Amino acid sequence: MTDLNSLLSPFFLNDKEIRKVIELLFFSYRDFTSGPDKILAKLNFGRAHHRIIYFVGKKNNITIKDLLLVLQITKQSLSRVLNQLVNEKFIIVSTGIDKRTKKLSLTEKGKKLENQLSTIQIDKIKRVINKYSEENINGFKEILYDMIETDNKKTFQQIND
Amino acid sequence: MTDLNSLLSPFFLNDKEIRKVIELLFFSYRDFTSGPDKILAKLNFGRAHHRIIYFVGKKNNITIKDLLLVLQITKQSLSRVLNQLVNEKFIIVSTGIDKRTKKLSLTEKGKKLENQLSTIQIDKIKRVINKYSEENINGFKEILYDMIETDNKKTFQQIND
DNA sequence: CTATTTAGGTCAGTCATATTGACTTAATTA
DNA sequence: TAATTAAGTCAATATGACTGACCTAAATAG
Repeated sequence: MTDLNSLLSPFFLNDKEIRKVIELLFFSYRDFTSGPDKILAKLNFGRAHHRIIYFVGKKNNITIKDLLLVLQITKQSLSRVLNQLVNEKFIIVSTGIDKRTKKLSLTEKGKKLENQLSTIQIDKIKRVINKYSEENINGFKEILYDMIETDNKKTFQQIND
Repeated sequence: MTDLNSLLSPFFLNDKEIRKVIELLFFSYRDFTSGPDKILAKLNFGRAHHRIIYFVGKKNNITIKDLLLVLQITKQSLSRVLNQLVNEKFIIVSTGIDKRTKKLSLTEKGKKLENQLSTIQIDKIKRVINKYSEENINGFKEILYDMIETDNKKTFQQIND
């Protein structure tokens, strides 16, 4: 199988090389989230809090329903974490025109934390990406985008409309 | 800040564009792990089991200590999951030359599962990567590598020596 | 205008993954 | 012989997720 594969595939498409990509994704993603994790831990928050803060920051006045679509967790899971963020005044809730809906947005305190967390990740990406050509950077983004499932590609487009 | 940033940075290094990279990493990594997750769930296993199986498969006869260095979890965390895999005969344990150490390796049953899980991820990467140039693929791998922290870069090199 | 659907919330129980801290045993090395 | 190392274990705790059942209020469809 490996022999056949190496006869048929160019070097960079060998199973052995593809496995390196699996590992690169694992190691890089872990290190990508470790920075914010440390700050969150001091506030007794976790990665779930970060994700909520990130996407509420991204889409001001997002509804619970839409937030759940992005996060792909159950409302019971969201509930506990979101309530903590509301109680501690990082997020403020208001009622939508459709009175069944709620709109979430960051308070000043929330924006400050969002900025603190995002800055770590933004700076890291900038530092790395700086060394590469526009061609390489675009390739990087396109490959990541292609790895997203169809339905979630739509979600990605929606939050970036 | 945003205005200043867009004056100083080329388009692809704008904060707004960098934020897309954050989201691409989040969405792509989630979808990358969801395939194996479904198979693991049927066996009452989780992602932690997958990681152990993957790295034991990668480094035959790896010791507990080295496995902990790769996974970066506590031995108490490893213990529960690894014992399940040993009890259900996916992994076999033997004693090292240094009799304090243990060597872990996959059984035939373990190899079969490893292959099943990895194939999903390998095929996904191949399917995506096929459309890109060798230049783009190498750029993709290099950017991911650069996102790994120094110490973990060493770990990555070690498991690929 | 009633019936249905939708948005959101809540209670209860469970599971997986991880942590810290304290302690033990056996083997190796200084 | 003393110190270090590899591995294991007990206990308590936190976080993030799940399923299932049920409720309320508002909007919409027939």
